[in-house]
Amino acid sequence: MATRRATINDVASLAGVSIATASKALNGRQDVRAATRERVLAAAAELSFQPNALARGLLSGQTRTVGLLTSDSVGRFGIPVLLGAEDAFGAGEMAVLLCDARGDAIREQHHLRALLSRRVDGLIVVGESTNPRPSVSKDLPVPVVYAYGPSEDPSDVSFVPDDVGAAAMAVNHLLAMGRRKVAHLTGPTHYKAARDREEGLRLALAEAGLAQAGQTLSGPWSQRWGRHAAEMLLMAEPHVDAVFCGSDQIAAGFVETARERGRRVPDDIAVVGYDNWEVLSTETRPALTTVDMNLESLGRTAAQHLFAAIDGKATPGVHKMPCQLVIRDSTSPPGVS
Amino acid sequence: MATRRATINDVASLAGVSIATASKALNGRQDVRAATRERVLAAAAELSFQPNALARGLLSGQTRTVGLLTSDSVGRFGIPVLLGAEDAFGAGEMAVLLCDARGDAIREQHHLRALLSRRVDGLIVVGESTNPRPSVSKDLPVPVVYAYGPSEDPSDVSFVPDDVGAAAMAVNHLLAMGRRKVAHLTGPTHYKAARDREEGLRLALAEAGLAQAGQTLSGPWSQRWGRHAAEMLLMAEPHVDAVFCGSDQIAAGFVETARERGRRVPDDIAVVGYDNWEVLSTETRPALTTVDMNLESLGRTAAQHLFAAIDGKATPGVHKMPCQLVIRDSTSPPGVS
DNA sequence: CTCCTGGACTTAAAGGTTTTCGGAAACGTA
DNA sequence: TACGTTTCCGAAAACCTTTAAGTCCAGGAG
Repeated sequence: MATRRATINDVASLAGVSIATASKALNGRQDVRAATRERVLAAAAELSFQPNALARGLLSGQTRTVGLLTSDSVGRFGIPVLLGAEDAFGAGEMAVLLCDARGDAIREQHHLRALLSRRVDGLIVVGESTNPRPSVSKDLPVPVVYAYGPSEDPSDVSFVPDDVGAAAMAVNHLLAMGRRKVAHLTGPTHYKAARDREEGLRLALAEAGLAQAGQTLSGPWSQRWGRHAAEMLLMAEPHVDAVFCGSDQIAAGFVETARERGRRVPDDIAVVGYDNWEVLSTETRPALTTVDMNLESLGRTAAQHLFAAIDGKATPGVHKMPCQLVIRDSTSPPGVS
Repeated sequence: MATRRATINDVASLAGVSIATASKALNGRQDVRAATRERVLAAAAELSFQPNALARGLLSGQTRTVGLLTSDSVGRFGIPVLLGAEDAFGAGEMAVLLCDARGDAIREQHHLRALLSRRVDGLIVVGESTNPRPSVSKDLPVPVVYAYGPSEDPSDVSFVPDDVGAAAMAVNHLLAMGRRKVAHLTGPTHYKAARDREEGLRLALAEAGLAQAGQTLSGPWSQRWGRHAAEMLLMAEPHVDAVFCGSDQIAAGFVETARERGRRVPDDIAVVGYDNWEVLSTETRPALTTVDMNLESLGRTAAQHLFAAIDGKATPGVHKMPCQLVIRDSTSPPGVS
């Protein structure tokens, strides 16, 4: 713990060669006799030599490090994206510098400067919601990729879940199960996610030539709101046979209240949630059919794209990543799933 | 994006001074005339100069960067610890290199080497459970602090939640509410957390001269097990008036089944959970009284301790961090909370 | 006038690594 | 012997910043 770390100089002296030769031997380059290479490698092992990445980066201009800037990692959605990205980078021998701006713009600027000063090779910005956010990439000397929350600037590179397509897929599944009166409970309309999911519902119903059962009910993304909305919906539209919910929390609340009101799920009413938050979706009774946004995969893809952008060229624009419908008991008769 | 980044050399030329003077001006040191300093600062702003942290680190031997090594960040417990640590470091102008070993020992070694090669000033190791884990700090040239999951080596520095104390606090709360027949449902006994919490229960009951109601029931940390255990408990010990659960998931399952069996919570049976996982603890009906391990604060404390260890001296040993009892409706009569 | 002091600035070294280029030795050919 | 080629190795520059040491000059004291 106290001893100075070994440098390539120490290795070279111990092996009895120059530092140039030591470097070549350690990096597996030509122009070194096999016996000499062996001696150098032995010396390096003896001293447990670790090349100094700072010196290397200073010379090459590449740090093999990327910055991960999150606006609000407390949120449930940023974490899986972050893990996916970390996974992709780890596999590529890259290191990840994590910064959490906590939703504060000046803290974000501060972190940005710190990352640039550390000469990161690239940057991933993870949003807290799918609402577009101000671009950070004006005149930055490194490529930037946005994940989950896209940049407002369409010439930036962004990866977002395909909420519209996923919602349409969920509703089509309900229609395929023979349902015809589909209602919609969702979150606040100032969330683009809520608007997109409603849009997907609208498209799917229009294609099938059906009308929505009642009005879309918007409220907080909470189980409590799901229960409350259930009361309102069952009162206003007693004959509804399917409900598409904008989140698993809302769906869990709906299922609970529907059961208390004597409606059987899925026999009387089929329910689809959103997010596949497993503590809710697998523990409600019946377990929820729900949309999984594949966030970890989204993070991985964003990271891989950042690789590409660092090497050569990026493909700008907003890339919509496909989601996946996880079918459980809340839409299929028990025993079928 | 394409232009080479400005160095202090460029700043110096533009300001018409030597690089030494530029350096002194930028770092606010003495021996620079006010007018000269102003000229240098203007030049730096003009070129949007950012000092190269690599060169600085190479010279000073301090990178102002720490490694955060997590065994399994998918887990629910690592995340808050990580966030707390990131928070503390961010405030101190430190940067955090995030590595996720995904429970794989050789991947952990790999990350460890990468971090050392990047010359981190210190290391935080975040465990996936409170079970002691193999030490990583044998002959490491930097200080290491373990958070959540302690090191097996007692001469290392570890920060863990005080599960024994918290469990005793929870049980004392039940006793203070007049309960006398306290049962215990918890997770698998190969988790130290489960054993510690049972130990806390035992101590509190012994101090009050009471016997536990029935045997401790161990099973998975799941809501499903909570429901199943509830059936068993209510059959075996019909007169139980309080249940201390080893997790909120188990508590949520218990509450659900107890209500279906016609027991009122908290009137007939008071319930305490563990973890304060809000999606469960605030959404069960009634909302759960539960133990909050203050994980974010634990992470922050670990980070601050790492600071201290980097500067001067560390205080080795396992530090037990206090938890907090969050009192909600499941232990107090409705309307009181 | 000389000497000293201190302020303002510059020179040069150091930190660890990679890479380019040149040098030396060994060997084969004329 | 003279010369060209191959193989292996070393010297030195470069990356960017900080800092110790040195230079130069003006002004004050004697």
